[in-house]
Amino acid sequence: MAHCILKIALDTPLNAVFDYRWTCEDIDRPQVGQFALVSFARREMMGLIVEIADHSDVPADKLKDALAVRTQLSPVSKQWLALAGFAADYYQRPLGEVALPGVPKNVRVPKSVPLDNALKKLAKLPDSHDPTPHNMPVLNAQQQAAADFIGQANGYQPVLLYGVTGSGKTEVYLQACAEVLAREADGQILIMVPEINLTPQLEGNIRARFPGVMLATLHSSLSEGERMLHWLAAHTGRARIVLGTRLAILASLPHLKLIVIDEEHDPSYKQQEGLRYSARDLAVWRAWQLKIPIVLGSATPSLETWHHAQAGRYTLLPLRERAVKSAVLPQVKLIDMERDKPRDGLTSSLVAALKLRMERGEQSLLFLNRRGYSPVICCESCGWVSDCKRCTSFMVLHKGEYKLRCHHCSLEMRIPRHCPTCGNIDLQPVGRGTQRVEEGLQAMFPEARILRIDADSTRRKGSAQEAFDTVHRGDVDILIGTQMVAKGHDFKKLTLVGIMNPDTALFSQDYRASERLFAQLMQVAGRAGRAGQAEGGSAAEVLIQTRYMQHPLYSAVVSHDYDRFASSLLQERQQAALPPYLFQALLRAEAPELANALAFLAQARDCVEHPGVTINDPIPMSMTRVHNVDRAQLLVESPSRPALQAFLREWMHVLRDMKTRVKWSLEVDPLDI
DNA sequence: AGCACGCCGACT
DNA sequence: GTCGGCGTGCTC
Repeated sequence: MAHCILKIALDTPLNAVFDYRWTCEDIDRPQVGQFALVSFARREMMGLIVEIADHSDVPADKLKDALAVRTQLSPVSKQWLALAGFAADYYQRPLGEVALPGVPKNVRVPKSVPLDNALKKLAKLPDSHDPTPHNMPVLNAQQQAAADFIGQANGYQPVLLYGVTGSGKTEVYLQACAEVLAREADGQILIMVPEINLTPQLEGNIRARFPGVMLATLHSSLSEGERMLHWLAAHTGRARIVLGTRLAILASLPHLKLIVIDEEHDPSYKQQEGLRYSARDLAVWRAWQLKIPIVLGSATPSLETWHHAQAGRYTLLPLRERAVKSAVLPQVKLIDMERDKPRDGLTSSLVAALKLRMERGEQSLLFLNRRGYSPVICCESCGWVSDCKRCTSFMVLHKGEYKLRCHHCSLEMRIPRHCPTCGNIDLQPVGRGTQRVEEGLQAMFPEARILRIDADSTRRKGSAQEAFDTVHRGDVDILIGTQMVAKGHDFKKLTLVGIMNPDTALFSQDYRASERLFAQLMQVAGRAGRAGQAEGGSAAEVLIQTRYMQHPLYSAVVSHDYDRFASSLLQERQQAALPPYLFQALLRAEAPELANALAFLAQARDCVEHPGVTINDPIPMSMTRVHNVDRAQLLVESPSRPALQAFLREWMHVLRDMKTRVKWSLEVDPLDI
């Protein structure tokens, strides 16, 4: 018996791979890319073999034997390891922290029984390999040309599929999928969506279109058993189509031939904790690495993607014809809140429009991106406001539960009967959330069936689906909702969308706010009347309440002109030297005392040379305190991505060795600054 | 990150 | 006399 050294990546913050001894015949050595169980710091962990060597530099008395190798699983591919390696390097995280968390928990447990059982179960599933699409609709010329371009693309080919809601992007994806499935004997396709729960119909559409191939879904609300089975289906190549959320970008897909990213501009492709990766960016890298086409679909592309398309790095395929002939674009109108003063948050024009829909038996949607009753309450005699004791924020009034709640740390308290500082019993709600609008509407329209959909009204599992079903059945006259209602669902009987208070985003500190607002307005506008006039309904109308009638963002929304708006935003970004013309990274620090966090950042700023890179001053985050912890940040910028990357590599090296009690983390390409 | 070791305050 | 606070150090 000979022995070899397995170099193993483990899910630990330590930036290293670890050596273990393994004894076996030379012919049945484990393979790079297989999983191995090891004892690490007195506990058992599953690791990934990233290299096999004949000897180790680690002193022999420290070396341990690996406990087991999962030989029943084929290794992940070299390309997959390279993807994990790239992500680890780019986002400055240990390889194990990138490679292992996506692997199902039941693959990572010490016992191999769950894995063996799942493999057996997968083997028993019926084997069908018929990629023939069923019920393929006839596409219009533009759709067909786009689908053919993607389906027949050779090598790395990034495509921006640009078309408004109703232009038939989904059909283009499915047609392109059909072409790839037919051409590539065991080719796999990855389709990514922002949130799978909000697009249940897409999964159904894919299954109905391709009944002869296996589809696996990957998203965070799978049970452990499902996650295991679906992950294995992808890893073994059995699943020909994988439909998933951002975490699916790290799935093992040995025969990947096409990637589709629907709604590519959606912020949920960015992970906002832990390894803060952009699934969209990693997908583009993965397509480049594998030399395969990738489709980025959107009605309102991110400026990054738009910029690439303008520069010719991505092929722009616009869908300008309406796929459903009867579906007309909704008519967007602005309501001047300076002239038509709102009562209970609603202008008389909006109220009249609601009334008209009630009379016609049609549905209306009111969009307000703020849940709760009112965002704050205050005392009119002494000026007391309901701020959170643990955060730099207000406690939100939730009237139904008779509580004040902080939306950042979840602290709750009963609504005070009188002012805590002066005793005044007249505490006033300030501002308006969905609950308050619901209350006002019910008083205004006592007969109306009003339904509120937000994170509070749908906390129970399955209740969101129930609520949406109620709307689809037509048992609701007025729907009021937060951004939860903006995505995915087509409401056939809905002919009015009212946007209550979009102006706050116009003058935000965040330079991405207007880009996001535009996308959100287009998206929520798209909820209305997609079946359109052919069914005897009236044209859908979108009413936006604003105090800034002249704002170019609103003129662009009214004329459905994203092209011009995006181009002018890009010009501003270029002049102001902002992304995508500049690359950024953010060092965050948190500590019980703000001064400590700031001091750490100041030290970090001065500890290395930084040619070609600008390091700004440490500043407290705009919401400084959350849950009794103060947070500050340091922004690092460079017009050159390689220069920034080189700097970060060296910087992190120094920072990791720096002794500090401050908790810190790095984010590359941050979205919120 | 865990997890253990280790040395000082309030309880049965 | 012990339980347990979290400071410090280590993980092939």
